Amino acid sequence: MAKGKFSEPALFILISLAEQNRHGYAIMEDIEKNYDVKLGPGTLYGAISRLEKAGYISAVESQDRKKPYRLTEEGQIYLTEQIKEIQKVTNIGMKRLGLI
Amino acid sequence: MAKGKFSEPALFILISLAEQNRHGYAIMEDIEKNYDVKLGPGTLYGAISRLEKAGYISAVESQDRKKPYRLTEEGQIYLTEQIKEIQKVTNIGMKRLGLI
DNA sequence: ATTAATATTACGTTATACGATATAACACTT
DNA sequence: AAGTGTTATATCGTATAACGTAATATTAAT
Repeated sequence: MAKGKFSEPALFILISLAEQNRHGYAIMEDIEKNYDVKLGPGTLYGAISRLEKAGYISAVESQDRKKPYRLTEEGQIYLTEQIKEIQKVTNIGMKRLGLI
Repeated sequence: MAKGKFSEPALFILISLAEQNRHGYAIMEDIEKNYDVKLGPGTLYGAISRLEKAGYISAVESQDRKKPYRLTEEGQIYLTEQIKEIQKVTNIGMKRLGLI
C-alpha cells in the first residue's frame, strides 16, 4: 500500500469499514453494491491481510466463523489523507479537462 | 490500465497531457511540481508506453530527440470517466468518514 | 441434499519501483 | 578552443508486490 496509493481494492475496503465493521464477505457485497465492482476472493482477502499487516484495519472478536474487521485509528487517518490527496489530483484533472 | 484503475503514474501522465503536449521529461517535472512525486525513469516511461499502446496517448513529431506526446480523444474520454468514477469513490469515502 | 455464505490458498500476470546505462545539450573552466 | 562536468532526455533490465482468477474447504441455510 505504500506505493500504489490509488489502489482500488484497498481503498474500497477502507471506505467500507469507515462506515461500519464488516467481515470479508460483507465488504465484498458492500463494494459490489456501491461501485458495481465484484472483487474475487483472492483480491479481497489478499488486500485485507495487507491492510491488517499495515495496521490500518484489525480483526475483531466473533463467535461464529465470520471474521469482522474494524478500521483502526491509523487506518482512519491514512484513509483521510489518501482521499484528500486523491481529490487534489482529480481536481487538477478536472481543471485541465476544462470541466471545472 | 484496464485493471488497476487508479494507478497513480498513469493517471498523472494523462492529467499532465490534458493540459498540453509534453515529452517524458517534461511530464516528470510537471508531476513533481504538482504532486511532489518524483517518478523514476522506469516508472515514467513504462507507464507512457503502456498508455501509448492502449491508444490513450500518442507521440507527436519533433525535430530534436525529445519525444512529445498528446492525449488522444480516447484518452480524454477515458480520463474523464476515470476521474468521475474516482470522485464517486472519494465522495462516498468522505461521507463515511463524516467529513461531508 | 443442495445451495449459499464465508474464508483460505496457490498461481500467473502485470504495473510499478529502482537502478544502470546511453547520449545529447549546455555550462563552466582553463 | 578545448576539455570537463552537469543537466536533459530516453531506453532497458530486473525484482517486488498487487492484483485477477480459480480451486478448495467449511459452515450455515433452504
